[in-house]
Amino acid sequence: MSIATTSKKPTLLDLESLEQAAACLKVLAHPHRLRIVQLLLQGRYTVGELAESCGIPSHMASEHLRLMQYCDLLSSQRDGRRNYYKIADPHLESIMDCIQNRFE
Amino acid sequence: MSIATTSKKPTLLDLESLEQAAACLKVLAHPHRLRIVQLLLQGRYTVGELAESCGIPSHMASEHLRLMQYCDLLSSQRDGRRNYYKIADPHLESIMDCIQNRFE
DNA sequence: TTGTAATATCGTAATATATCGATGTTATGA
DNA sequence: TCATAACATCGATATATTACGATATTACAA
Repeated sequence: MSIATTSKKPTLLDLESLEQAAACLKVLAHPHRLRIVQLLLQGRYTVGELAESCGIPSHMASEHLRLMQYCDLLSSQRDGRRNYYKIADPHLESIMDCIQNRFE
Repeated sequence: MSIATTSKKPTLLDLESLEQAAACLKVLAHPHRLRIVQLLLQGRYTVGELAESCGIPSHMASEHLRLMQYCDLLSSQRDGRRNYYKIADPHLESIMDCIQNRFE
């Protein structure tokens, strides 16, 4: 556990960290991707299942999932023809909690 | 206080709320804007002060501030020629906490 | 009233992102 | 082996975002 984890008022993040954070938030900042994250917080799903829940073609879900996997928010596990995605970054839950508190 | 505030596992947000959330996150998803939010969580600042802290021309800070004010993240109060900005949305603090935990 | 400081807006060019149809890949079942 | 299901990638187009210089607005001070 880092020192900062226990500090109440951490020093400002450096520019590089802010750029990382911004890139990550930019990936999250899409209604279908937010929906996907909400679903995956409840369990793992295949590309097709997520696509249907979002009402989008599966090749678009695949693209959304690729973006989120690329910045380590999600991970996937192939099982035959199916590819199951799940949350990879444990911080996603608290971030989504904040977002839900703000917008519900 | 809404019912959902006390619920541990709220129902999924509807698409419209997700679109609002996405729009808001998109505004946050910029390194200079994140820096501005971090600074404003410590107190109010003028456009010029924020611009200098970010190392950007003041007319660009002005534009960033406009975007964040437009989606009710910030508010401003004019004092003579100076325009002081401050945090308007109390949820910003917890959201920034999450982000800092993730990226520090 | 004139000049200047502080902030805001505008036009535009460069870059990034979103979406879509078409095509490619891999695994399974007939 | 062959057809198909599930998923991924590609190429192109439309749209959005970013950053910048130039210009405008507002308030103050000389």
